[in-house]
Amino acid sequence: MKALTRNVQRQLSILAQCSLFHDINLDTLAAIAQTATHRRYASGSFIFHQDDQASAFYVLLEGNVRMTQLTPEGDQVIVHFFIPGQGVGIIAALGSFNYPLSAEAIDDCLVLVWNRELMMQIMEKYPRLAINAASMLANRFKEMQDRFREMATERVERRIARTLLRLAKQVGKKNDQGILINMPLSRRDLAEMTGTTLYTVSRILSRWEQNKLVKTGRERVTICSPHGLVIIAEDLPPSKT
Amino acid sequence: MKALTRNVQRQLSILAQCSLFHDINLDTLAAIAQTATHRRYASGSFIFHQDDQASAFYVLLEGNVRMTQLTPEGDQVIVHFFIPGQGVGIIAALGSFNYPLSAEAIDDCLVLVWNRELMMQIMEKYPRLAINAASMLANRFKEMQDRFREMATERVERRIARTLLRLAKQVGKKNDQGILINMPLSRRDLAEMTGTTLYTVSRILSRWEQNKLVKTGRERVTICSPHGLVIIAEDLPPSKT
DNA sequence: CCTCCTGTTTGCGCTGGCACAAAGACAAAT
DNA sequence: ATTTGTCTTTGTGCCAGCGCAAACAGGAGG
Repeated sequence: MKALTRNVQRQLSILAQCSLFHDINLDTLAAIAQTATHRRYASGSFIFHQDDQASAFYVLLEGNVRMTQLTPEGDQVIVHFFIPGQGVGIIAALGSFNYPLSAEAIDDCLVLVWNRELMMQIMEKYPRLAINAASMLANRFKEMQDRFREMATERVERRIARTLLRLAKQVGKKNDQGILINMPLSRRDLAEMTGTTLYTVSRILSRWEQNKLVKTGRERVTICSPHGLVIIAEDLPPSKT
Repeated sequence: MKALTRNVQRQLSILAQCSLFHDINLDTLAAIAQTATHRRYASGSFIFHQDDQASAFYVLLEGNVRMTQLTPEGDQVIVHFFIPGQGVGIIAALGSFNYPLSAEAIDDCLVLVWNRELMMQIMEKYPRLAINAASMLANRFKEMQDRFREMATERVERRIARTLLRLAKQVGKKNDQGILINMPLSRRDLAEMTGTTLYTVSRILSRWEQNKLVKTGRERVTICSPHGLVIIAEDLPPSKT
């Protein structure tokens, strides 16, 4: 029983950090959390599939989730990575359309789940929550817009550099080599994130490896010179060192 | 006085159709509307500029607004067109960051303006409004995501076809020639919407004009064969007619 | 009427990045 | 140890679309 309580406390502290629950007092938060159910997803399993009806509202507590979208032609695009504390599927739930993409657990994940209607009622009761949801959405919207602009105006190499830097910020882990991007990340994944082909990604990473900017392995990337990548990402003149 | 009242009534009816105020009863709506101020913008003037602090919340009553974003390198991207009834700048206001883009009146426009803090208070009082804002945002997010995927996977010709069809749905006006896109729309505008160059747009439109799919003039496009464009946009096999 | 300004067309050369193919490398399974 | 499957690298050919330049067109304003 003690252990359970400690667990609950830990979860509450994660939730409190989650921007969805920003400025919501702990008692209210605990009440809201009690209305949710827990669910675990094994690595590789899907939380929901593209075109499913959006009927639930998820908050990720542990693990990483990848959002992918499949086009009618069969091309896949990776739209977003989630880390703990973020809300998954809230856009479709709020917009009340079917999920436009699939959410896949790339680690073992623990999530909190609310039924969609239930969450709507909670929001009516605690407007702060709705405002927070809107402002989370606004932030993700801005990020999406930036990526759109990148895609429209920048060449592949810069987009890959930017993507790696973004990932490093999210899930980077320092070690003696540099910053390891701490998740399985194949050339194909990178290609699907940046709108290019795995061939081009492979070539560019090889070139970077020769220039000592990165170290790569099977589904692993370590950034050795973040500064060098920033120079590419921002298209600065190469320094003379 | 009578005239004014009629005006107010007309505005209320526009607001009532606006999805931000969906499911809000008329009395409440009138109360909310009273807290706003009106403002007019002449064609070509800016409602706000990129990097301004987001301090207001706009709803467009009349006219069209174009959102543009300027990259550090000086490339311009057109992100969105607004038509009456839509909320302008609400994303930055909700996310409480500076406007990431500029909003330009391309006609003479009439807008309602709320101060940001005021709107936050109103939302605390009428949670339905916050939920609506979130769900509007969700819808625009989905649209942005679709455009992102297009940009990542589709070639220029399809993107232009899609963009024209989208515009036709928003501001299309039937006439004897076909569907006129009823706003000034240069080749450069189309290029900045689809992430290509005005040269490529010009070439593709010329080809389409030869094939009787469209009629073009200076800053004008009329779609003569929507079906033909759909075939290009969806990459269907060309019909044998 | 001419002039200026902005938008449009078109030719031409060039190249970034795609497509396909083939082979090597590593991990897990048997 | 071998197989099998996935991930990665690399070579080659090729073309969609870019960049530039030059000419043309139509509207606004003198």
